[in-house]
Amino acid sequence: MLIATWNVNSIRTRLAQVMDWLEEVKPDVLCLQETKVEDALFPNSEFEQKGYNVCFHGQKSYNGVALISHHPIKDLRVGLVGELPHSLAAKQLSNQARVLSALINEIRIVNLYVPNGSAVGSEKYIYKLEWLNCLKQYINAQALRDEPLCILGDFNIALEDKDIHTPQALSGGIMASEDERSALKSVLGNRLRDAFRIFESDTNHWSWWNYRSGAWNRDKGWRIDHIYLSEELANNSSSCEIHKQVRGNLQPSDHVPVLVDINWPPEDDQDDALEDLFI
DNA sequence: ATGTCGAAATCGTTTCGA
Repeated sequence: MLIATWNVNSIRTRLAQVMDWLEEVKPDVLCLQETKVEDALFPNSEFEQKGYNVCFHGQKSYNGVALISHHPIKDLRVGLVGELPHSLAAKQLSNQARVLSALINEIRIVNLYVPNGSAVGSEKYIYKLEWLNCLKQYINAQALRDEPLCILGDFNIALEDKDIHTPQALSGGIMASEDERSALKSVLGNRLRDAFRIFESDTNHWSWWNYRSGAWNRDKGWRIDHIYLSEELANNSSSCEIHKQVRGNLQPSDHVPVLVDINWPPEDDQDDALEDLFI
């Protein structure tokens, strides 16, 4: 089962590129962030004509998340509300469209657009840390459901120095501060594994290149788009790839897709199902 | 040179967010 995440920086501007990529890669599930469109204007029919199910949660101009899936999308949950105690849900922060979760092929998929945070110490930075604290409680509540868990999206955090092109200059700044890193580690606990790091431990693998300063031409990137898997999914994953070439498109997003391949349901289960047929 | 994008309002240039 192929599951992908892609911050497209406007689904309407990027639609043709997304359709081309879907046609080429044929993922089972694609999670989008920064769709930047209110729900009434989401181009869902383009996807539906190609046989995909589509769910979206957006707002005008900013943020916005969507699920594109060949499998049925079940038990959709919008925002962090629904897993949080009411007081925290109310605090969960001015109705920004950043979270969409669903049960797809028996996997709980949580699609996230984590706040950017602007600058360390700013109002938006405080918001980011509070939001991550809400997310931690959401994930803790989710974990009690005992579903295989895949949490993915634009985290706007480089967990380690090797996830940044120039750590000596950037470590400690926005997306690489100790507070952000410990907040994300606290969300993950010891239950969730970074799918990319199961297969690759080296630096120089990026998922985002700033539009400014010729970052792409100089390959000055960050790895801030992640896929986290609970144990049974991690144990059955066979690859995790960053589709770097997409950043070379005309009018690209500043982010590229990240894709995990999971043997799911596991072979054992399939064998059991097969045996059942012949009993 | 925080050097570029994308969306929206202030509509054709500026602002905000990233």
